[in-house]
Amino acid sequence: MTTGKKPTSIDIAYLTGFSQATVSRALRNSPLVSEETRRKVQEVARQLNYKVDKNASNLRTQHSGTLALLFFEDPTTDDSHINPFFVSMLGSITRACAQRGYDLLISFQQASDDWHADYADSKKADGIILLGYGDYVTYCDKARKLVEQGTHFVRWGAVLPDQPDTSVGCDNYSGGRAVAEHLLEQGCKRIAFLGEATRHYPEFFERHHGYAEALADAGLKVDPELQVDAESTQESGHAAMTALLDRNVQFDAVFAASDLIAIGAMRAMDERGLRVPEDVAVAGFDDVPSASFAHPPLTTVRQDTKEAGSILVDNLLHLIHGDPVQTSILPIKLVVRKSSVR
Amino acid sequence: MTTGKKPTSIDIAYLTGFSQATVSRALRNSPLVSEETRRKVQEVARQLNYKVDKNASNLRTQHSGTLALLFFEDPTTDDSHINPFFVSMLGSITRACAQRGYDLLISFQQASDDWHADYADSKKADGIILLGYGDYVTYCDKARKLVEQGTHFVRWGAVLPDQPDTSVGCDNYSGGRAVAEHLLEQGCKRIAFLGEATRHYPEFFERHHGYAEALADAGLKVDPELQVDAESTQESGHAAMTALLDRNVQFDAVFAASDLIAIGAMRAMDERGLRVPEDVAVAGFDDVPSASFAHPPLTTVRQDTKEAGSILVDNLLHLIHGDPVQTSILPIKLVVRKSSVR
DNA sequence: CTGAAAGCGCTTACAG
DNA sequence: CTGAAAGCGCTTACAG
Repeated sequence: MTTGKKPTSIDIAYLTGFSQATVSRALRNSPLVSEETRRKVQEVARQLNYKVDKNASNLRTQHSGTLALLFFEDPTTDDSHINPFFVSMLGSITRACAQRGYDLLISFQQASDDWHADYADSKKADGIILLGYGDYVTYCDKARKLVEQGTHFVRWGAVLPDQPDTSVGCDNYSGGRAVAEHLLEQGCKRIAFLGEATRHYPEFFERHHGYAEALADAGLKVDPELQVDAESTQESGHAAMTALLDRNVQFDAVFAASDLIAIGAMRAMDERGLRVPEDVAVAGFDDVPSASFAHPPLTTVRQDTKEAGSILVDNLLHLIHGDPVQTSILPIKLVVRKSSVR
Repeated sequence: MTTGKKPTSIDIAYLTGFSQATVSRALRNSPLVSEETRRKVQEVARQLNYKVDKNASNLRTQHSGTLALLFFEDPTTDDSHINPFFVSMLGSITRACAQRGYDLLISFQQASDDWHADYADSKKADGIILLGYGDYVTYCDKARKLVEQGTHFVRWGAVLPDQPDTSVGCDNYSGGRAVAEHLLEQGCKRIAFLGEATRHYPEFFERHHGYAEALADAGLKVDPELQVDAESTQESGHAAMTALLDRNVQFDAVFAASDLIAIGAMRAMDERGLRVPEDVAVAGFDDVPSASFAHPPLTTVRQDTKEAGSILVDNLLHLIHGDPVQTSILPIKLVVRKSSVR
């Protein structure tokens, strides 16, 4: 470009001698345009480094070709400690969007605040993906409002019978069950559970549910003394384990509701001189990258984030296009490593 | 909303009895509008859940209130292994954008491909931030093209005398120097360097430069036998250390050009029965979250990602507004942990 | 196959 | 302080 202004389709029309309408058609590969015309127009467009003005075309077509990712985070975490599981999801969502020709807006939010979720209302995005929504009960009110407004959105998280929204989640129940069965097979009898297992955190709740039923099937009962609330951070896992040790109850295994909790708990045990897995077998959930680098490497449940990202985006696009969507539950896979093998 | 259509400023004009122009002014808090009018208009807007159509306002005002983050990654990495240093940068850039009222588009790119950098040309973004551009020499050609086109962009990376673009980087030279001086203080004499130190990777090159001058000042010479190329992944660090060990040269310390390289190298040493720091002192660069959780915890150089994100965004906004920008070099901080202390 | 025209929903001089 | 009008740069019926 020699001038400071960006070229428009009118410039190309002038240069090629066609009307602006024909230029527009040629650029969009409309079949209404002759091969020859298309060629000429596209050639000039290339020379000028012309790009269609998305604001104009979006305004005209009434869709933006963009999705928004609302990423909720714990207010206490700092920049450098974004939950690695969500990082992995972010990667797969970004890729899934790119493959489908959509751009991705991202926004970090505090789950407690009012969300900045007007990307759809302001037409910046055609739909929204929610990741890590915090307290489910609080979330539900907000979700209902979004549904009322006709906002298209999908959530990563537990799939529940009465949910107001569309979600994609992994099979948390089976994951919890698989972990507990594995620990039982290792000969563990007193399996602690670290994580808040209430309807406020339905993923953890379902994992706990699977764990509880596996224990029941083995003729064991769930001892409330062996459960400590924790949210998904190392710090919280460390604190939960410390609290558990201070209770002076016996346990031979720990099922942490997430890998971060497990890693924090292992650090706390290390500080108290407990050996993993000799004294206590440990398992987590998520299979974040650091699980395999933990000492010892951590047994965990893998969620297929690549598949998850694809399905989230596909489901959102279905919603946007008014097609039926089915809520999806993805299979999980138990990954056994040293932390739980005696 | 009872109808399926989103409300427009015309709907509000109709409901309030004002003209559409006045509605627009009232919504934008123009001082030209009376307090009373503003109140009425904004009240109706709230009731309708009206949001200004960004496509229309962006088209009219000719800017988008959006920045784009091009995130280059090694083609070999998978979703779950995004470089944690860049994750930290992503967090701080996202926050910096939000604070300044900008939205952020993100896009993952292969450094080798032609970039999808037309966010600015298509008016989807006012400017672009580049993170992890791969080979600097290859990058320069592309950067020059962007500059020619008048695209506003900033790069995170080395600040070099002849660079075509605007960048923000940390003081890699001082960082390398600080690490080497620290290792020398620990009594190390044969300090290996892991990382490709050429003009293709100027950050590593500068770190190596600081290291080399510190050695020279101590009367030691840089032994090429003690340098192995590596890119910033654990796998590459593992391979580089393996190659170094296969050379059968003596060394008592390793300066890895990044933490990921260091962590991979420590794993390789562990496999060969070498103890850190007793047999070999180790230091990395970046202070990624896993550096403090490594075994042993890793001595490294911290870059202030929070500050970096702010400055990147500020510099880009200056560029966009036509204000002068100065290329910024951020101070670094040596973080000494067990891996290097004997 | 092509062109003239309307219109997407705003913002902002211009006039009063 | 308010309104009528123009115009941002496209896409797409409509007419030929």
